[in-house]
Amino acid sequence: MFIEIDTSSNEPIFEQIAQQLRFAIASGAIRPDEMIPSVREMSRMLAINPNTIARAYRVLQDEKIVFARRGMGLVVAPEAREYCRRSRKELFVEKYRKFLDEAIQSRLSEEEIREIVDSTPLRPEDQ
Amino acid sequence: MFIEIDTSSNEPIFEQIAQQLRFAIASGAIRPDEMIPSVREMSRMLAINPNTIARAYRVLQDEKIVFARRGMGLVVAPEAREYCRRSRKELFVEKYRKFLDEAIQSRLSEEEIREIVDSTPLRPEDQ
Amino acid sequence: MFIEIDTSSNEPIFEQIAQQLRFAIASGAIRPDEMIPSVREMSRMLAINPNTIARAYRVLQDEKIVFARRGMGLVVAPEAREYCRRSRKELFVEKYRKFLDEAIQSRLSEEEIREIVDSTPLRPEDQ
Amino acid sequence: MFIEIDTSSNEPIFEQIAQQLRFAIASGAIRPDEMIPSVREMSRMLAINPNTIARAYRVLQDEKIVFARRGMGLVVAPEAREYCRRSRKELFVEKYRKFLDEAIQSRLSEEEIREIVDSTPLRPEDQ
DNA sequence: GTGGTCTAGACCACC
DNA sequence: GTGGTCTAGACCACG
Repeated sequence: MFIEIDTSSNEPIFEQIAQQLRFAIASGAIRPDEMIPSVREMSRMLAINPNTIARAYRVLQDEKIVFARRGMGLVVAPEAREYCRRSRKELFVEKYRKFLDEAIQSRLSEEEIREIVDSTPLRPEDQ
Repeated sequence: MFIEIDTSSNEPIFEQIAQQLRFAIASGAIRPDEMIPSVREMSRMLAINPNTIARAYRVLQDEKIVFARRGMGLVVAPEAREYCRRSRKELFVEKYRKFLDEAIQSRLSEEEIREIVDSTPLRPEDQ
Repeated sequence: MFIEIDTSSNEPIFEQIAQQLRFAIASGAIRPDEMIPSVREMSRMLAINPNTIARAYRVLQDEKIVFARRGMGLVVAPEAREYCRRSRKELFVEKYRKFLDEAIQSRLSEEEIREIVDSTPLRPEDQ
Repeated sequence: MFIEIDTSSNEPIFEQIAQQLRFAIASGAIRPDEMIPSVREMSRMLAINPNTIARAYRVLQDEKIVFARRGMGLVVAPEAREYCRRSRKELFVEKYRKFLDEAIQSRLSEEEIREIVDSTPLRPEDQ
């Protein structure tokens, strides 16, 4: 599976799992109507307690990204891809907005902020 | 005082206080050799538990941004302004780097990321 | 067949099937001495696991609504229609009683409850 | 406390707790800006595992009925009362609608349904 | 003291 | 096999 957990991150494990599944759906790696790995399977794959997996899945169910088919497992909702794409976009717009707001609130000048943004390459290894 | 606390933010209160003091020093609003308000005073002003203020001050002391002058209270260190300016810059470089890394890890394309950055104005109200 | 299953409802599938058969008998759509579809047939028609169909049928057998006739399959019992009519009535009396009890327990006033009941038309599209 | 748990109900305990708190807020028994009992306190009062209480509280936080003040506890949101009143009303409108739909779908005649509704007193002990 | 996360293990109904 | 709930107990950061 394409999910990687950083157990020492501040980000809760259940949230990392939910987020990566959202991204996987947004990018088409998991498609609508497909099932996601069962709680127990995912638990084995990631070596994470099943309760934690279940909690991640509950979050996705609450967002209606995924729904339960009784006794069968969890299925990606038909509209989930569009929803995940949109919310991913919004998430990063919001993150960038927050970054700017904090920079302004820290009394960095506009020039200094522009310089930071302009001099940082998209990919870290680039110069 | 120019400090504003959001008691229901995820950012710890002591960290909000320390950060805003660092920024105030970086921008020159508080200058080297000036005193910062006493724990009690700050506690009253912000309506925040004195322990929390004390913890914020401890953090700043550990960073040698402020130091105790006997019988006087806490004073901003001579080199603090430069230090705060530099670390503020580094902080935001790092924040921006993290933003980009997360966007890439979410499988957003480079074009999409560029679009977000380019279409967001520095100041929220501008378009 | 006139049975419709919602595989992602909270109502167990076997219970949905049993209930709809009871109602079909109560209303005369299936009459005493008639056979109900075999497990396999029903399983194919509804695209539901045969075990689940079998369980629904077991429930109906336990209630003596239907009984096995050797080599023939399951047959609706002679007294089943009356029984289903009566229990259907009781079921809905009980459901309505439960609705009222919950509304009272939620501290809705009697006026508010009356208003809900009075302003809701029997058929959804009516106003 | 005015909360009562039926541990043998099908309704999950955490949902019973969340629901009764919503109702308590809707009816004004708990007011905006007040704190709700701490997880540990509620756990002691109801003799329910703290995790279960925490889950109930998490549900309410997700609905923004209640929010955390760091290190302090959970506070009822300012708009919560109106929100709870409205959603309580909607909940019971919907429950009644569902009752009617099921009754119709069971092929009860309109007369039979009306009779059930008309002959059932609001309070059980009344005749 | 507060809430939050995580693990471990039990038990349930359903398919 | 599936998900869901609950208990118990540990650990953490925050105030």
